[in-house]
Amino acid sequence: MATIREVARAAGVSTATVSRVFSNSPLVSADTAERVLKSAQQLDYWPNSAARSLSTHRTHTIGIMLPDLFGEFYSDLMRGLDREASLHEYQILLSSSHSGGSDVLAASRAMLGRIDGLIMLAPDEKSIDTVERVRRRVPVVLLNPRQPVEGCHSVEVANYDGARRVVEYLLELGHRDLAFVAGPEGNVDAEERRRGFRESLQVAGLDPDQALELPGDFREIAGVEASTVILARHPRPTVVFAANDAMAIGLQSALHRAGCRVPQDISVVGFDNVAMAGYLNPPLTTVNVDACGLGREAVRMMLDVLRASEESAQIRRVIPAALKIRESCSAVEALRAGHKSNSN
Amino acid sequence: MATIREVARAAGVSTATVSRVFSNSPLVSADTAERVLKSAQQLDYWPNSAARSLSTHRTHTIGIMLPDLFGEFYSDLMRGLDREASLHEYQILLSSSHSGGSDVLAASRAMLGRIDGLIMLAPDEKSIDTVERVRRRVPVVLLNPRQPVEGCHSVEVANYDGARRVVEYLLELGHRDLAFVAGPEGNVDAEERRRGFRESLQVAGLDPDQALELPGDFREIAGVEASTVILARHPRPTVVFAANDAMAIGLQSALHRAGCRVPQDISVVGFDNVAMAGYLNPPLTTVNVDACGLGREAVRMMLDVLRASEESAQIRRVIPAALKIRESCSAVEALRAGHKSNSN
DNA sequence: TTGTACGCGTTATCAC
DNA sequence: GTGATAACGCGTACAA
Repeated sequence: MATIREVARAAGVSTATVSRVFSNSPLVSADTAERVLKSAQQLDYWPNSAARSLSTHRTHTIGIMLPDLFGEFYSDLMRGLDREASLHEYQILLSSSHSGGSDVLAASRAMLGRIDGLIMLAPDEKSIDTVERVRRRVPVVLLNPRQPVEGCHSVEVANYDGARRVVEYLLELGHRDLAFVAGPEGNVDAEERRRGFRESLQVAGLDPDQALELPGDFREIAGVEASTVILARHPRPTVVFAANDAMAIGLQSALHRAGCRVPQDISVVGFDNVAMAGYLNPPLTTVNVDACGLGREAVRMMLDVLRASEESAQIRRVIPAALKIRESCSAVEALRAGHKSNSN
Repeated sequence: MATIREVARAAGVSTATVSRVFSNSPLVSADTAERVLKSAQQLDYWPNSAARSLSTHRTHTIGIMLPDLFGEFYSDLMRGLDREASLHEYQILLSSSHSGGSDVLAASRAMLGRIDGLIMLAPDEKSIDTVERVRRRVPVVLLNPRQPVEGCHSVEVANYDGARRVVEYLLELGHRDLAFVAGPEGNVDAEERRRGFRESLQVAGLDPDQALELPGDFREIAGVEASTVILARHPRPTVVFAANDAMAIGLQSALHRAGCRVPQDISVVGFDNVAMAGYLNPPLTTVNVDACGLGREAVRMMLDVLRASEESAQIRRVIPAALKIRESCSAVEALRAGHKSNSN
């Protein structure tokens, strides 16, 4: 409520001096500083950040733009972004839940003048020109971009690699008849994981089109639904690779209910390594995705850009995705033996 | 980059007119509007929000201040806040991961001038005077406050009620020897749930101090650790009430590993009803906490306050917490029978 | 070391 | 309908 002028008058100094005090400028004597601080406290004064940033062209705020995500990936990502930002005393202006397209443009325009840079997740094709427009005003860091954008740095999760590692592992275990539960269409992570799945089969001399591929949306229920198809299938696939852990969990639960044992009767793999994955029964073999690290890196990259005086070359950083082997997959021979004793 | 002045010059009008066009004022003729819009597009102009809010005293932004939370509660809460905010075209200025105390004061000061109102979670005692200070400048809505604060509305989860319902249900099932895995100290939700647990026992004529109470921190591993104590205990409690689902999950997993069946040998209850709770083995009986609804209500309340011309009476809204009965609890007689046949 | 005065980009109040 | 111009609250050359 009180402005810098009132404080200045109360302390018997100029507004410039008050401003200096609140910017920790060394160009002010100790006792004037004290006097100013005292008046400020009495008036319950604190600088208005909006006015400040209008004048300095600095907001100390990073804009974050996300699509509508659910579950642990979202919270881990946000935690990474948030922690690193507040560690450096930056604030976060968040705009998620947008559906892409003109939405994104409007939202980023509303951020204009209120952010120093923008971190953005998964622009679909339509969002790309929005990105390029935003990029003319503030630096942009892309998360898991579908394709590189001129002048934007990016941080990515090695979805494709992770999926390839899963399939290689399964092939080593002797599996040849794999099923895949896909993620939502249009989702980059989902598509990259699917691509990894298919190309690994191809490389191994198997026909990806022969593999059973079920639709999914990254939610538990999709795994449940997939289970009925899988159980009905003859011959039954020896392993199911779910494009994320949530679906793997739904799947495992449904298989268990149907009396189908994991991994004795069928193997299951997930993707993400959510906190609960290790506590399932059996503990889930999956791919570790460091969503928190993804966010952290994005913020670091942004801060580097903001600190840098000149524009640096486009940087692309990849967060590795390592296989996390637990107990939900068995070798196919063990599985066959299990089948026999089961159908006995 | 281009300012309102440049657009005005290019279009041959005054800045006032440009401003009117971008505020959708009816006081401007169709063809001047068109001319302005064309010039704006050519110059790639868009109003600077910081300058705008300096002048209007409106930011169209809600500040959100959270402690360092983990897991699904956080992501659900954020989703609720975010969705409702963007539904009304409000942005969110987020500052979480703070540890309380002077931190909170600094963070809220940094928001000053950039938010229309502040939604804040779980101020500890120390944060209270910060809240009261912020409250003089912008409206404040409290989430799960430890105690009401003069002039602040609040939205709360019925933690206490939920815990009481759990215990009442367990008593009905015949349980008399209950164990409790607590949440982190200083956490309001944790404390309210614990209070509900203890008072329910008291009301039923049981001594709360006789009940086994184990420490926890809301993470899966705490449930695992609790399991060893519980399994070693003689006589063994017939049911374990974990203060949240994550710990219940760790607990159930560890019990299973130890060869202890749920609910035949021991019953388990959680709190939160996370997405996975229904897919556990056995599906977890828990309390449904609508974190998303909590966030939604908080934003609605804030928007109401912002729309209202006068200050309304202090409103306190409670989000109910309903028991969600699944399969992880059995009647104590069944349990005894199970024990016998087990130790046979 | 301190003060004066202008600029940051916009809206709001008048007058025309 | 439209245009000057004074706020809005602060930072910062420049002068003193």
